[in-house]
Amino acid sequence: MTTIKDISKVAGVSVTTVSRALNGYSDVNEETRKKILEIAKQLNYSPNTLARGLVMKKSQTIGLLVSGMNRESVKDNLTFQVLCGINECVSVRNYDLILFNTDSTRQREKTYTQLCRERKVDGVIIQGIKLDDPYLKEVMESDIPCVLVDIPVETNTVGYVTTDNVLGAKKAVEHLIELGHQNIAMVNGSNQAFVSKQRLKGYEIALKENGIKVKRNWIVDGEFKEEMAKEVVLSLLSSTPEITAIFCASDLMAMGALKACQEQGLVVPNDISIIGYDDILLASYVTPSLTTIKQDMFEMGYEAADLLVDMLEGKAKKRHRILETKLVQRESCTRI
Amino acid sequence: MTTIKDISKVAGVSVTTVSRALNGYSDVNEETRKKILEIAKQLNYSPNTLARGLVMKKSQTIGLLVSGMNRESVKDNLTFQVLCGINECVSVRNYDLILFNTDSTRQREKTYTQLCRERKVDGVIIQGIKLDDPYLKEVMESDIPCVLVDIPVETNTVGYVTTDNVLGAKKAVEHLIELGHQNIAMVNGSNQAFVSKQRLKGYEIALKENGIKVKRNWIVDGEFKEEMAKEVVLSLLSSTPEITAIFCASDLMAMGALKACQEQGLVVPNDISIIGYDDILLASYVTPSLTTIKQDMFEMGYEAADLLVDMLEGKAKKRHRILETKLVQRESCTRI
DNA sequence: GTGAAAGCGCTAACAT
DNA sequence: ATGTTAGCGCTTTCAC
Repeated sequence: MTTIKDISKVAGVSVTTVSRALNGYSDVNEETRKKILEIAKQLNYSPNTLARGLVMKKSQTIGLLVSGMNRESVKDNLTFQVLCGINECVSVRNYDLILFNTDSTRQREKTYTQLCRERKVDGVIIQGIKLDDPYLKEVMESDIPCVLVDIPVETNTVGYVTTDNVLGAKKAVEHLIELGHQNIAMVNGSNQAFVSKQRLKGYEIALKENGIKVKRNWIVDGEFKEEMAKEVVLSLLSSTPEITAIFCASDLMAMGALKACQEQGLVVPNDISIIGYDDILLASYVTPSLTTIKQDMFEMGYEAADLLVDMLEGKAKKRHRILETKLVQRESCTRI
Repeated sequence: MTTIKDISKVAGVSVTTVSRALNGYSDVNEETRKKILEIAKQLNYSPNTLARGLVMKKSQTIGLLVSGMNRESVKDNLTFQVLCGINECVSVRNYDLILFNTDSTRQREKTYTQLCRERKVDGVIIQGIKLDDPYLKEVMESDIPCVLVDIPVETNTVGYVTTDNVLGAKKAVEHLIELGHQNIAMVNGSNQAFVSKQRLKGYEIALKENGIKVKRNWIVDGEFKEEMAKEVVLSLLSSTPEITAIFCASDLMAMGALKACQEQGLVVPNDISIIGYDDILLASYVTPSLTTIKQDMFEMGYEAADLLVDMLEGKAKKRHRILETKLVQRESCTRI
């Protein structure tokens, strides 16, 4: 393995000069620089990032803490899309990505801070974390620059990227109301998820603004799972047959709701309208295809990485970015 | 940041002893070890992996070279599944993962070997690479331990994980033959993809073994893309209306074929049978749902990582692993 | 414009 | 069982 020492020998200069030349410092003779660059190329030199990181105390590396990379999480590739976005941005801005695992059997063996310090990552992006996750507390207390996806925490070192979930949910419910619906139920996700709280808020606002009373027992929890959503919708349908539309806090749950309706012999959208959230890939493939609120997860990832690097480089004016959502009309909703 | 030096001071021993104690060497007094461990905990010590990597010349890190992490690759989450599998295994076996980007704008700025050497990765997993990719040649010439997903290259330092694609394709075509089909076309992927060559072989073998003649003009190329497959199937249908079944080398292309048939007013499977390959998530959601050859990409990733770590630790008996495929019968094929 | 020297945090001979 | 010492490859004062 070639080192700067090797280069310095061949070039007949000191390692200092080699280092400076290679790093583009100005105080080095153009002749010398040229020669050094030449030799480095010939010797097929690549810098040792470990050594550099050791002395500079930073590694040009961003840590990635992702939950939802297990065998079960195949159905919604939201996580993957976020990953792709991060990957794209990070490579443009010349960082590498190191993947920390959070949901294996070895989980929680190391704390968040340990993970980061050991690897000397410059910053971290966290995705798929719940509000009650112990990591979250650590994040807020630590001084490691960090960007959260879909959790609005802002401190001196922590920022976040999210969509306007209140507005998104509001759009969904307003769409149903415009179609003439008044009896609108909601299948929410986890009550420990930030987005759930927000979407519930949007649901309530939309109803109130339109003079419709919010009924507590029309709001059920599907844990963001297809099967669970199916269950709760089944019981919802039997207990409150007067509902004509359901707003689901995720497409996956909307698919569960779809199944529940079909099982009850209800035709969607003729008998009952269903609107989802996310616009996952499957949304356009299920029958009937799902009307939904689209969020661009690729962009979410991209912006998260972009914000973090901005923060690292002291270019971030504000430490949060809010992305837009969009109503996508398909077949699962109709005028009453 | 606490270092072993800090610990050594507090404990009143040398850094060597601290190092040895922390790394579980046997030649250290139990009393001393206990005290050191205690102090390390109190001081909230975490080791600096950069420093360790620098001296040990290895980093307990596995590099990941993935193509297909861009905005377009959202439809088949095969890549993601492989990633999840790798991630799972790697964390069990106590390595971290570093993600190298290969298809950004900055692509090819650095060579494969540079990427690896700079980061001092112990080994690499490569996924989604084509046979004519310049990286591949480099891999074979380099001495960095490497496992390839779906490319059968084996050297002293390179191994691979794949499925038996010949057998898989054979299963698919035999299934069609059993259903009474004789006029079976094939939509293949890229001729620079290893799996394509194999699947073509399986197709030909199945036909020959059943006394059916292989017709060159019944074999078309869809570039593994849905749109492209639709195009070529459209022209196939008009030029050779006698075909009763199509074997597609991927589910995505099978979906394209499906669309082509529908556009031509053909009912699948009544008028024509279609069988895919992969068993992607969408396969069970399109209408009609796709009969296909399932490969378990999560396992593929898991085994790739497992094999690599075995190689790194000198435990690998053989440097390749072949996984099984399975026929999944759904609605897109029927008896003639 | 260039070099000598120190040091980042750690491991590993080689003593003792 | 423990300490001394050197050194991994790099950057960075400080001096010339």
